[in-house]
Amino acid sequence: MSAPSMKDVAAHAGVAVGTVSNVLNHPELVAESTRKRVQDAIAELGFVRNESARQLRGGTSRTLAYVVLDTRNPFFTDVAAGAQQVAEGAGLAMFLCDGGEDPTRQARYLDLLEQQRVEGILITPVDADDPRLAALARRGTPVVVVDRGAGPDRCSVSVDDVLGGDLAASHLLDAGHRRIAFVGGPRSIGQVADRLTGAEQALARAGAEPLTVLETARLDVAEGRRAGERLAGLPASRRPTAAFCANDMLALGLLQQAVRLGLRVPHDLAIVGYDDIEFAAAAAVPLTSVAQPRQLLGRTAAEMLLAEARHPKGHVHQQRVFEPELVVRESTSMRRLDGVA
Amino acid sequence: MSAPSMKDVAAHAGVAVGTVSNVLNHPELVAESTRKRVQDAIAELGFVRNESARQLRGGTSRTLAYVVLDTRNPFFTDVAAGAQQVAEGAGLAMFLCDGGEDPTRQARYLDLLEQQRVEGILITPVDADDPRLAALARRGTPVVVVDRGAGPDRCSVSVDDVLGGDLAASHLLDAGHRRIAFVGGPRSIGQVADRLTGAEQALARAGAEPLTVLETARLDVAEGRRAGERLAGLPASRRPTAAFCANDMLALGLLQQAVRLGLRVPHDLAIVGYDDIEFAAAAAVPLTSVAQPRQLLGRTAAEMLLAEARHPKGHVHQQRVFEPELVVRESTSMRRLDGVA
DNA sequence: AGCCGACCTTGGAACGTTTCACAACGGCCC
DNA sequence: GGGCCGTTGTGAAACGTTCCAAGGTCGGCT
Repeated sequence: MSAPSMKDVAAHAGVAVGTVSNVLNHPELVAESTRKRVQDAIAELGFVRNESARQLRGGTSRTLAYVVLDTRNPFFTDVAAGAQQVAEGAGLAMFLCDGGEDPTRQARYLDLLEQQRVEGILITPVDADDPRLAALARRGTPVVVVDRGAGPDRCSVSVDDVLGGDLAASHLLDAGHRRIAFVGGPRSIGQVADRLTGAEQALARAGAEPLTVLETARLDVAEGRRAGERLAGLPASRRPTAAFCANDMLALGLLQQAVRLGLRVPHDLAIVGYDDIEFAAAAAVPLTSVAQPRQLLGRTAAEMLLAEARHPKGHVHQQRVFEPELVVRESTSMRRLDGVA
Repeated sequence: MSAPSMKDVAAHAGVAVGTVSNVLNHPELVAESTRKRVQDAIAELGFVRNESARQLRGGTSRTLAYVVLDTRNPFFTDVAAGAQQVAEGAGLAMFLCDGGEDPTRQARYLDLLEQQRVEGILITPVDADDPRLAALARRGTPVVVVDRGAGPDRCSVSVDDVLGGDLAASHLLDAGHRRIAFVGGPRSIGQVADRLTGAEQALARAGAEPLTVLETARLDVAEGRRAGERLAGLPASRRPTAAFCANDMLALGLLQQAVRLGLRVPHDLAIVGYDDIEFAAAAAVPLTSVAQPRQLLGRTAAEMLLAEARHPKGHVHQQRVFEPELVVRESTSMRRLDGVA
């Protein structure tokens, strides 16, 4: 009735369970004929190893997980692809867990993963100061924070978001913009806060008027559209002439809605996004964006995680920080937008 | 040294292990004072339940997995979001596994998941006839095939891809196109084959000349760009005037490259995509696409999986098929493309 | 006083593996 | 014929839970 176990296989093949185990794990110790008999029994009964028992006894899971901020943001799936590549090379399976920008859900995943005794966890946290992260590390599950900097007691791989925000805002200032909006939120998400800080710092340096902040509830396309509506609703005299969005999802939504409501991009509204996801270049007006080395981010994070998992003693936590790069496209360039190339 | 177990907690609190277990699973059976003592011990030692042992004893994992064709295709993450919603409602965690359009990788995930004894598996298979799927079901792990139809011995939730292909091609024929290209591949992926079949059937019905098939190695943006290059390289006299792409990733790549190489869309080349991902509407030229009820697909699949997992006996496999819907946008509409609204 | 039930706690079996010390066997050499 | 060796196979312990039958204590009822 229930799934056959090694005991059943052993009985069926007329050997001891230990022998079945050997066939599976150390076939060279088993005589040809016996091995064959056991393998036939396995096939016949449809025996499938019970990983729980295995892990319970062996103590290792050959699995790692990446808890993502939001799987629907292509940026993260690109990072994940990089990480997966490394995991695969090391013979580990990687599970993706969608935190959905929800702290509760993310916390549930962390608890579950720790209970499952995964080899390690990659995470882009909603809240980088979640005490759970420290607790995990203390209790022995290696953790690497991805796309956020971390303190000295944790590994992290990130891109300088303050610099990114600065780059974006400086670019807009250079193009002559003075009334600039920031679209993004919630601020509790570290990336959002940093990018905003960077932009503010650039404006302050230039002595420009402060940012108009349009705070969003999430970082998705729908929220971007909503922001577009709000901007388009303002009288032209008070409307910002440029918007810097905390990510490309927002920027694409904003762009779409702004165009729909009659604003010309970049004439009436210049737009800078963040992440330079693949779709940014293919947008209605190709999007200027702050690019991050996505796959490299994932690969590096996974490598660091593996290093820590393999040699926990004497491991020294590293905080790698990469530099973002501004990619300028039509959404901010003042070339004429009618008369397509 | 190693992670503390219930035994350690019990010793520390001066009770039996059974009591610790009760505190965790049936707190109402334990006296207030004892409960407190045990909880303190748990906190002090940093005890974390070992899920493997738990599962070994209890036989259930409270976990399900969705093995996706490619996490970088937003279509699938949308489907996943729908499924996750249902799983969460049922108190199950869902892991996402990225098959990366690679049969080997997908097979590895399936093996692992079966060994982990997950409650059930949602899968968008690279190869719908993989004998592994039948084996899984036979051995007791419920499987629901997502975005592919399946035979009567399996549950599936899909959208009629032949119809979708037909819709797309008919739309192009109606607009007067006669030389039409199909961009997509590899054909071993069922969705690709079906959409092509649908298109061919529409052309045959109209007595039009057969499709020019540009076969791609993958279903991503880069391959779309490559196809754009090939199309743009053809002399105008022989170049198709419209292209139907097997998905939106290809379509967006194709669109981007075609425009870059000087083709006007839809004037010189009309484009229809498939999936109607969120980014399709925000594209350089908003993309006509065949929409599928993504979230509904995911929700339905998860519901069917749960139903089967809960009541395996007498379960009757269902094959739900939804209807796709054509969403017409500028990439095929013959309104002038210069003079933006 | 004796008994009962309510309430709480205990101890051990069972889950399916892996590992390891050891037994069985045959052959070979002295 | 005894000692040894190498090759195969065995059986039981251990991993950390959950579940359950049974035991203990206490207060109240007859």
